[in-house]
Amino acid sequence: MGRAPCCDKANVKKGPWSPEEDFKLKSYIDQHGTGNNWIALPQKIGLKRCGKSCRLRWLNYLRPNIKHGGFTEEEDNIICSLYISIGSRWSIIAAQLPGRTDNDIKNYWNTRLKKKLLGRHRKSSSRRVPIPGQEPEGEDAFDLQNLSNSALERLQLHLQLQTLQTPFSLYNNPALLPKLNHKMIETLDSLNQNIPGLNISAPPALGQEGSIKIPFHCDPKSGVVEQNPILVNDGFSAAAGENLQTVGDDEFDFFKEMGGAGRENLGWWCNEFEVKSSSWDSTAVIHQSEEHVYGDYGMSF
DNA sequence: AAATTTCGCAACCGCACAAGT
DNA sequence: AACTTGTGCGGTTGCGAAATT
Repeated sequence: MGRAPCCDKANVKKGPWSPEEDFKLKSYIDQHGTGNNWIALPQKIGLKRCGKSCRLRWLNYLRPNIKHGGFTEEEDNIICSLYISIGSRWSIIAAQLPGRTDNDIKNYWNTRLKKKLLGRHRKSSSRRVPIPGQEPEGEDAFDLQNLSNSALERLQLHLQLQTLQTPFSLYNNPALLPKLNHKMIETLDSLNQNIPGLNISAPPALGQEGSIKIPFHCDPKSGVVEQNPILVNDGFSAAAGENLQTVGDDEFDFFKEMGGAGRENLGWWCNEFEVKSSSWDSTAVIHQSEEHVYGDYGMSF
């Protein structure tokens, strides 16, 4: 037996909010506040809505200073950086973007930014409903099952961004590699060896001059985001050892997640990972930064 | 011009967690 | 300690609009 529903589903209105409902909710909260009880609030106002629905409506649309659409390049960069660093923790990401809601950022990421970043061109709708007895096979099957695999997606993005940003590769110079790249390369080698037909290129340099500089550091556990205090004027001197912080395996949940990746998950990755087709016009903005900073997965160097 | 497909966004659902009892 | 209840979050869905055939 599951928990009781939060409201009487039969007597609750669903779907889009009318201007009258918006007005009722907004004027009540403006006058009385939420009262710290969303469940009771709709009854007080006389709205036939679930309390959760009221909360969502208020947080995403009615509260003051909400921005919709018109994401800037800077916001794109922040979202991308944080997504790669901490994954789909939209509330944390939204907290760094005043006026933006987690729902808005989530939608923006899923519908536009991800495609912009990965340069992925879908052959068909991800929302196509499989006809019984005609389930998709091969590439389509991987695709449908694994679009939401956050860990793989983040690794893909990471590789993609690195590829965009540097003409060199640290793969041939392990002495310069931070721990992240060792693990990444080990994983790639292992995957290439164990999966017939798979041949994923090693990632290019992290921290090299010209490589992407993510200006934020996020503690994977606490979600605290702050500007990285360690400035890197050129990637070589920093990567050579000084200021290199390592993270324990238990802190590094990204590859822990990767450890659970199965054959089918990799299908999405290797089939759609096309370095040559990559395009992200936000890169120029990153290049413009004079403060070359790199922070990723709670690691700074 | 009509039909079909794809896209974008608002909203819902269910789970996890925290606080209260 | 166990249970209940409210809140917050991320994933997913439904549907209208736009684009394509």
